[in-house]
Amino acid sequence: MNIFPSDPEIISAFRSKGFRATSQRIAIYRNVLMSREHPTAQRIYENVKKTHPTVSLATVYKTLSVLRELNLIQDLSLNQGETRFEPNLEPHINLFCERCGDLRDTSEGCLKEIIERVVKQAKFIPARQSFVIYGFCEKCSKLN
Amino acid sequence: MNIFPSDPEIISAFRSKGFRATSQRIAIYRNVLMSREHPTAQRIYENVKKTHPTVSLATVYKTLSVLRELNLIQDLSLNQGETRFEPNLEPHINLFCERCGDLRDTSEGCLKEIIERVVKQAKFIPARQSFVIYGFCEKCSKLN
DNA sequence: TTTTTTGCAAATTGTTTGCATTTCG
DNA sequence: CGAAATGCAAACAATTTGCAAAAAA
Repeated sequence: MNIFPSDPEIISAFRSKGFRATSQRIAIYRNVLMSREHPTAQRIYENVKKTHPTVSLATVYKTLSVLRELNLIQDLSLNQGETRFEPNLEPHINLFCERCGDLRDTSEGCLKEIIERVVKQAKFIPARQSFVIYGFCEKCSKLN
Repeated sequence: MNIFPSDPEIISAFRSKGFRATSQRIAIYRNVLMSREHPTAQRIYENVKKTHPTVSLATVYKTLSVLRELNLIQDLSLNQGETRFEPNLEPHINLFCERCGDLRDTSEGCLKEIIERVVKQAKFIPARQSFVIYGFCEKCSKLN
């Protein structure tokens, strides 16, 4: 399910809607794609800086906004002020550990049907969704 | 399902964990309970000010934090910087209209089972969850 | 009367904006 | 070359904090 797009594919994704494919943008998108940790903007900034030392946090935010507009990523606002970014737009459940901050995807087959049923009944036009379970991950629940 | 607690019940809820039951706190909790709109902190502040003209936004935030600690409410961080508060802690789906801001609860029977299955498999200890579908409500989807 | 809470203002955090300079196409 | 994006710094918005005065138990 996660076959990473090649550079040319990323470049045409940007250009398809009139955005330029700068090396910063490619690096930022690639970083969100490859990190399974659902990074924050700050974290993406730190990671990208390793290869693009002059990149600014403002560019990271602007690029994340472009990627959202292109429907390539979505953001998850977790209670606690943390915003995390993920490239997985399919209905799925995220498990968020409130102790260590780990945020993990789970695959869950029947969410799609539930969503369809609910929006149909409410005559709601869905664009995307987020399902987060807060608690403690296996590791952290063993401590203490 | 939504039988509102009486004042004495609210008062003992606060006192049960050593918090004082001030009139501001009661008014704030009552406001979250009665608003079906899932208000923001700012909105709660405006509402409560009608009966408690001297209340401050800081007190609203502090009280919301106490209520969360008492497990009487939870907050929903919607992408977009908006934080909304709701007293419904049961697993359910929220429909958020990105045009008018309407946020509505839906009842959905089988969420509980899905959550149980997922957390069991991941050995995750769940505390609470949020499931939000973003899109356009019936009214707004008809405009334009 | 003791301890907690309030309400004000200042501080903090995450994010956005304006603009001159640089880069892409 | 011309339009769009970068990177800096300043601006913003939502939330939190510190503390003297007020209220609850």
